[in-house]
Amino acid sequence: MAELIKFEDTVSYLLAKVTTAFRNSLERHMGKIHLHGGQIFILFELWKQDGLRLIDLVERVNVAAPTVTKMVDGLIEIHLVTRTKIEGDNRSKRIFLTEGGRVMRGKIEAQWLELEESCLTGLTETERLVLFELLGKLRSSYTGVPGPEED
Amino acid sequence: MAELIKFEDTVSYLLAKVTTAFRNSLERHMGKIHLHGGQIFILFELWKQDGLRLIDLVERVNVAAPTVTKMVDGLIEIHLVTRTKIEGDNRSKRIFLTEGGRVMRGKIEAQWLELEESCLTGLTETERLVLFELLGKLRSSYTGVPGPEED
DNA sequence: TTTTGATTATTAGCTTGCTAATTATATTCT
DNA sequence: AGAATATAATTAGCAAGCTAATAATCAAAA
Repeated sequence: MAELIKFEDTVSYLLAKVTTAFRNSLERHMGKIHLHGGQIFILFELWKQDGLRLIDLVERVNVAAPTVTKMVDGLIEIHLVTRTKIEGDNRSKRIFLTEGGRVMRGKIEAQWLELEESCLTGLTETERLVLFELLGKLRSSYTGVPGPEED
Repeated sequence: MAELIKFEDTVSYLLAKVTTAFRNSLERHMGKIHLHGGQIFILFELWKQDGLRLIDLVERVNVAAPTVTKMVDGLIEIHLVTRTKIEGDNRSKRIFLTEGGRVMRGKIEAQWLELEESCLTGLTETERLVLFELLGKLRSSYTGVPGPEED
C-alpha cells in the first residue's frame, strides 16, 4: 500500500492557511479606514509614480488587468484617484491621485504598521529578519504577471 | 516632515505578494486534475473523518460557513461528495465522500508534491525547515474561524 | 404549551483574484 | 491606401474569501 502524505507537514499547507488568514487580517485593518485590501497596492505604486496607465499598474502590481480595472473603479468611487484620457493615444488612460489619495497615505501607513506588528507578534527580531529573507526568496520564484497557460 | 514607510521592506508586503502568487500556483496545479484550490481542504478533512457536518468542516477548515457551502456545492457537482440529511436533526446534513472522492486522493497527492517542490525550489533543506517553523508560528497567531467584528 | 432563544445551513451581495472574449485604437506590412 | 496585426482597456463570468440577513429546526423557559 502506498504511503499517504501528511499534508499538514508541508510548507504548502501552512502557506495556504497563513495566506487566507493574512488576507483576512489585511482586509480588517484596511476596513477600519474604509479601504479594501487590494486597493492599497494600487496606491503604493501611484505614490511612487503618479499618472500611470492601467497597463503600467498591471506589471508593477503583478495582478491581471481586469483585476486592476476593478480596483481602480473602487478607488474612483471613493474619490482617491481619477482616470483621464491620454493625449496622443486614445487607447490608454492615465490614473492620477486626487488630493484625497495623497492625504490618505498617513492613515494607510498607520494601519500598515499595526498590521505588521499583529502578524509578527511572538517572533523575535532575528526570526523576523529570517522570515523576511525567506519570503523574499519565495516571491522571487513566482515572477511575472499571471496570464494564459503557456506550453 | 514625517518619515515615510518603505512598504516593500515590511514582512506584510512580502506576505501579500507571496499570498496571491501562491494561490495562483495552487489553482494552476489543482486545475490540472479539474479541481479548484479551495475544494482540496474540504477533502483533506473528509479523508481524516468522513461524514462531517457543514459546521464541523467550518471549524476544521477555518473558513466561513457560506464559503464552505459553496465549496461543497462544487464538490457535489463533480460527484466527489454527497450531502445527506441527518436522522434525528433536520437542521444538519452530513457530507460524505463518494468512491470517486476517495480515489481522488492519489492524484491530489501527486499534484501536492509538485506544488510543494515548485514553491520551495531555490531553498536549502535548512531553509525549508526554518520556513516551516516560522509559518507555523505565524499561523498560530491567527486562530479561529473568521466571524463578525468583536468589541 | 407557547414563546423565546439558540443552532444549522443557505442566500444575497461584496472584493479579490483569474481567464476568455470584446471593443477600440495604433501600427505595420503588402 | 487597405488589410492584418498588435496594443490598451473593459466586460462577462467563475471560485474563494468575507459579512449580513433568512429560513428552518430544535431546545429551553415562562
